[in-house]
Amino acid sequence: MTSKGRVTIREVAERAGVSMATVSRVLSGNHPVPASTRARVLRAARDLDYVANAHARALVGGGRKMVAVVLRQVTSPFYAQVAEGVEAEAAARGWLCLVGTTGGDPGRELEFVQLMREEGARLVILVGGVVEDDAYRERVAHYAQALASTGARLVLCGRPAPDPDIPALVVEFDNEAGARAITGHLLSAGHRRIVFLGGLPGNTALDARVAGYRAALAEHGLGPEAAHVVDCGLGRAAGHRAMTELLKAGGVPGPGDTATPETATSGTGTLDTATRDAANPGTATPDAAPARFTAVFAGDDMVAAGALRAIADAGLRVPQDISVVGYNDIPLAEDFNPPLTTVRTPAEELGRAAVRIALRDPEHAAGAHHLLGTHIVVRDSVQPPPPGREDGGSTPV
Amino acid sequence: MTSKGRVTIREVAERAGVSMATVSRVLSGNHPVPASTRARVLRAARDLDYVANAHARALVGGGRKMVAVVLRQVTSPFYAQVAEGVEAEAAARGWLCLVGTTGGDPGRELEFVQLMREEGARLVILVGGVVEDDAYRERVAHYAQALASTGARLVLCGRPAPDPDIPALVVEFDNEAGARAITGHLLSAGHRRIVFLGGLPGNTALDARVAGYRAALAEHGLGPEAAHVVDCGLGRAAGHRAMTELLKAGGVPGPGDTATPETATSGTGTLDTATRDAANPGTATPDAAPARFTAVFAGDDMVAAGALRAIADAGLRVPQDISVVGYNDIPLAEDFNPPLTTVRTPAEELGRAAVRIALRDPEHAAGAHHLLGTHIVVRDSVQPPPPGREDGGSTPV
DNA sequence: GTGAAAGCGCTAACAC
DNA sequence: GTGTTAGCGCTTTCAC
Repeated sequence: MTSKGRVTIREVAERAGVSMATVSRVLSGNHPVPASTRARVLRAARDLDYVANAHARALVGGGRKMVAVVLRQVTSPFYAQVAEGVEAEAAARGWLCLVGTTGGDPGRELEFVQLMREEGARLVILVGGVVEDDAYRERVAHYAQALASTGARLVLCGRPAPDPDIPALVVEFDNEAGARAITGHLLSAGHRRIVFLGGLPGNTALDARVAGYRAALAEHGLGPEAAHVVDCGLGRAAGHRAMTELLKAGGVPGPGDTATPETATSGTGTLDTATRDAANPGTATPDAAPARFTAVFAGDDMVAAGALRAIADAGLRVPQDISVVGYNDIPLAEDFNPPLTTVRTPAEELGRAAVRIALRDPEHAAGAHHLLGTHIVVRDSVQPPPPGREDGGSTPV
Repeated sequence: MTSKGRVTIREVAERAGVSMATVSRVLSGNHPVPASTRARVLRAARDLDYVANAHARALVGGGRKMVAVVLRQVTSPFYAQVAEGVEAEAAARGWLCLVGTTGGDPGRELEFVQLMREEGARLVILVGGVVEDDAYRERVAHYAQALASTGARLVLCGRPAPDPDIPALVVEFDNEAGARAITGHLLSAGHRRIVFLGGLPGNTALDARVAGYRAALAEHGLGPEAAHVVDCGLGRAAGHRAMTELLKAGGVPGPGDTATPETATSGTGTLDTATRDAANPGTATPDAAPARFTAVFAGDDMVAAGALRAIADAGLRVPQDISVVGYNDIPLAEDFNPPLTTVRTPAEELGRAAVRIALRDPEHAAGAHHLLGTHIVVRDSVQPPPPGREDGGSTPV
């Protein structure tokens, strides 16, 4: 208290009139100690407001069990839920949970993983889709190997293992199945012209959703030219921007074709989105008005939020004029206008599962791949397409 | 690599053919070392994939600068933003940020603060309103004193300091001013019967908002009987439940009084909300139908989300039949139906400010009290009350 | 410029 | 039962 710096075990020992070893034994509680001495020591510790030095403890072996979660950002509702799941499961087991954010920068990710190695984290959980290039594979292989060499484990949530032999556990949602199901929902409602908004070429999660979307289209007997994916990336702003451009380009007619698209000024502004058409992939032609569409499949709920706003701004109604679905079922998706039909990915469970599986049987876990199921939640943003537009009016505007 | 456990400085020294001290000097970079040896050491470290042991380093003095944020939960958009602000500001200064959640349990809060003391956090930031009772005051006084005794600092975000002499910095929003402003906005639109939904007696943040609400009412010449606060607490579910009960109790008539309230069944179900009426405080009478109201001031945006849904479920429209405002302006508030008029509390800035101020001048900061401003953001959930109901139709239904 | 040695606070053998 | 002692991996005087 009065002394400078932290109270140490030595001071407690002096006050209690015992040796440091005895104090340690009492505090750890792993060694039989007579009640009388025990009480004296505890009393002294409390009087001095003693707290153990976690670093000294860690140094000598009994370090705190710590799990680190690495996210792009905490303000994303989806990521926040995953983090909460990890936190909850870790706390339940008496582990400490550390959250790090990267803002999507691989450099910061690497830095953080390094940090966690220094801090002695036993479990490092990397969350979120990524573009899977050689740099990524190399980076992750290094993490896994480095972590494994000191007995720590790596788990990949929603991103692929670079190599099945790498000592990493992967836990993710079946994005393709979820996307196929929700696309099927749209198709069953009668929609034939559905655009996928929010592609991010190379990103494994989005690519899987696009694949599911394409598969559903094919299952319903539609040719590959029926697919339209707008690679605008994720986020509310991206969704809003891309949807606005799409509407401006005449992608969808207003009620009774009242929404006249500006013919000459299409492609105005800084349009960093590209329309990937299955018929001619690679030739991104943002200026070419896509065929009319009656429904939008947003890459995630935030994109859907932006799209919804853009549609409303254009004077169109959802779902009467155009149907919209999202992905993830974030907590506020039911408060959108209209309440959003989307696919529920149990994010918190993803986080819980990650730590549960990794901690269950460490040895067996390495290299394992767990797929979590998803399901559609139907709300009010889907309706059959307006009469006369079932086929989307495939003639250009 | 091949050896068991972590690579230590000793192995690097051996490989580089120098002493441990030299390796340390090169790695710390605080001591002049010839380029040649330097290179050899660096090379050896890289070859071995050496990472320093943060605990050993911390033990000897040069511990990593670490800030800990303690929140109720990360999935709350508001708290997530605060955390992001703290994280960002900390990262910018090379500090490590650790996020802990308590679920609102004081026990877990105490546990976590203890943990942070053990880990040697230099800055502990407690976020969010609390009920300010003696237990709270004692607890926080202890945190502050304990942290201060080892040179660490405590900052309180959105909660009061138990005592001006306690070595804690407090940074918060001016809740009363914000509430007064938004209530004034409602009053200016012509509303006279406004209910405050989401009181939480004892909670400092909510109490301040209620105070602001009352002050605005008084400023507009309304007597204290004009205030109606429903103490349902925060959260979407609470808002939904309380609003549903309010509507059922005949608090607001439908368009042309079409919404017939169930007269006999009012007060059904488990109603843990209590209506605090300024005229007779303390006598919570949930069964007594409050006077009709034309507007709702929700304690925060999540409560507003629940209220909005309840209103829609009752077949009423916002803002035509009833106006609603929220608090905090969470990222998705503009996607509500209708887009929500609310008061913007720059949450991320709160987090940033907390670390910035605490780190700026440590000595001067202790005991300081910083108030951050807020402002109204007007969207579409407010409109003058329906004709003929400007005074709320003070006769009971 | 570089090495040897003394701890940081704690736990875990080993004594007694 | 309890005290003594030897480190855990690192930084940092203090010599050379």
